Amino acid sequence: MTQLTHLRSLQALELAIRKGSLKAAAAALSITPAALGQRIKALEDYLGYELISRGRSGVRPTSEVKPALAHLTAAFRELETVTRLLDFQRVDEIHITAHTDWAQLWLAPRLEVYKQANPNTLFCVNGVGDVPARIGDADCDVGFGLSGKGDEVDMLHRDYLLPVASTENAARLEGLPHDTALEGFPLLHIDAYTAQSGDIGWPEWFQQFGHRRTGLSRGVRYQWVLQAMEAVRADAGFMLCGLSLVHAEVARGSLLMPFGTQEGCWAKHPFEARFRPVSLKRSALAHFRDWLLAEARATDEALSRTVES
Amino acid sequence: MTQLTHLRSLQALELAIRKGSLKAAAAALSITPAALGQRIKALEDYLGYELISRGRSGVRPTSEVKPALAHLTAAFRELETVTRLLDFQRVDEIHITAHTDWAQLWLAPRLEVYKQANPNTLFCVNGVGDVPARIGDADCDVGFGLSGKGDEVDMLHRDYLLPVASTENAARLEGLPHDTALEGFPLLHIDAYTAQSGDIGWPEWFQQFGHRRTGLSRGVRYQWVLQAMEAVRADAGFMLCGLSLVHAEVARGSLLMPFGTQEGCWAKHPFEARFRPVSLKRSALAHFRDWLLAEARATDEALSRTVES
DNA sequence: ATAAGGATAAATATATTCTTTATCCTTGAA
DNA sequence: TTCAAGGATAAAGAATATATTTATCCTTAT
Repeated sequence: MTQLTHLRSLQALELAIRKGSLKAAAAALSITPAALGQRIKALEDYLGYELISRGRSGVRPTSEVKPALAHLTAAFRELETVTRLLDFQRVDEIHITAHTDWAQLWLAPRLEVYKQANPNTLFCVNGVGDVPARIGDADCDVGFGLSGKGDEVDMLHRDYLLPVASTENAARLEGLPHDTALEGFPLLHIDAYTAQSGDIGWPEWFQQFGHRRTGLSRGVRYQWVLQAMEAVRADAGFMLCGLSLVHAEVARGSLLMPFGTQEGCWAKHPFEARFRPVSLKRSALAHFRDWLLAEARATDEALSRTVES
Repeated sequence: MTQLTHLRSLQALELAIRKGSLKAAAAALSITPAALGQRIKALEDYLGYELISRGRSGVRPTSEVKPALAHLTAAFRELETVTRLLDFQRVDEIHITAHTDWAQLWLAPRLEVYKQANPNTLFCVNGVGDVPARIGDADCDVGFGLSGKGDEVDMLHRDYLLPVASTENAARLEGLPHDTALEGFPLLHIDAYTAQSGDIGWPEWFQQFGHRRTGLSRGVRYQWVLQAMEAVRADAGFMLCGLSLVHAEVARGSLLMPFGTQEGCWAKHPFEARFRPVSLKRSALAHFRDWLLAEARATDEALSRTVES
């Protein structure tokens, strides 16, 4: 009835011998060399003899372990097969389906930071990313009005809709009469955005803030904010969109809010996230969710501050 | 670069499936069923799906684990081979060489209690016990005057030498003149005892306490106290020996101290234990040493109380 | 000489892992 | 149906184990 203990020590031992150095073995386990050394040492203390001889450049097995080495590596090869079959990798993957504009303009830049801090986590957002899409439901859906569909929904942030323009075009408004200022400038329309969110488009904006011009619904139509934004940058015209999506550009000064924050309005619905409960059991997911909610809260506060000022 | 984590969970899983119940698997690992359940649950939460279906009488693998099962059992079979080759069993063995009388009369009864509390620990005392003797040094030596031989020596307890007799023989001394009381009674000599400890024998005792009789060095000679003690019990005569070795008998009243504790003297040397430093790294050894020293201290105190009263 | 790479020690902080206790559920017997 | 037995689980606190950090030592290249 010999007890099979010190499994992690055996794993450390096998890796250290295979890699030839504690440092390399530690890296493979994403821990520090000191920790790995302690693991091996724990087993050595337990057994009362040395398992590896620490040398000039790395480590080598002592004569006592050599007879066991083949079995040791075989065991861990088998276990690696097990992890493949049990789909351990899946654990570090996060699959997201999200509102395209939000994903491209709000999530993407923040996700880069997150991935830097969590290099083991692999993402697949709307089918593209570090790993190929998987069949079945995503771990997380982001969009508008998900509440109806079921259970737990997390509120992210509410957007603020207002016109934005390039510095060039904004400057051209100088000195023009306020209510007809936009006469003659092209309006860029984003179909999907308002259709999905139920929010205002140019016609509603003109009506709400007492502006006038002809051909309110004329102008180029874009499917996604990102495309419209590039057009705006190229001085193609004025765009009406959520501030959170262009916040970075505005803060950087590469896009302007020609009518200030006065002439805009809060979005009808906030962005919402729905996480699959079963996915949330995975710590990587729970961790991501905590981060996402915190980022959204920060955005909410940043927007409020901007709009109030 | 899939991480091989949750090794203990995998071990628990394999055992649970092989044994068919959490309880049995837990017993095999000497932990509670609750703990084993937690191990498996941790992996289930990590992966996000169930690994075993808990049923009426025990557990069975879910369809997800079945493909991995063969590899899982193979892995742990290999690891068990490794433990055999690395001699994990040795860890729970304690090899002792000790002064025979002390081992038989002081250690043996106490060891029974220790083994009850630590059933995993196997002993080999002076070559006999739960496991066969091993080549090489013992983990622990007990005897007199080990200090000279080297490094760390633990003092156990100092003995108190005095005459003991059966109730029968003690009673026969009633009314006899004190200094010649033993005239005519057989004296039992224990050769090895005094030779090893350098302590007093009958001749020295007679001289020291002013007793007289003829044929001081005559009488039966025994190699070990245990043998002499049986003779004493059979009313064969008077024995001079360490109180710690017969303390239980005296306390129980089956042996008496016919001259009280006045006419005796402390042993020249205390019993000492020397543990191999390398062995002490093994927790079972360290635990045993703590216990041994505590027991010896208790004996020391018990002897002092008895002698003082 | 003097870095550079690697291993280790000590101390602290953090996590995991276990036990305990009580409850729930299923099964088989009265 | 009711009850008791066997097994699994939940919750909480206690006990361990495990990791990071920082500084130091040692060997080998430059």
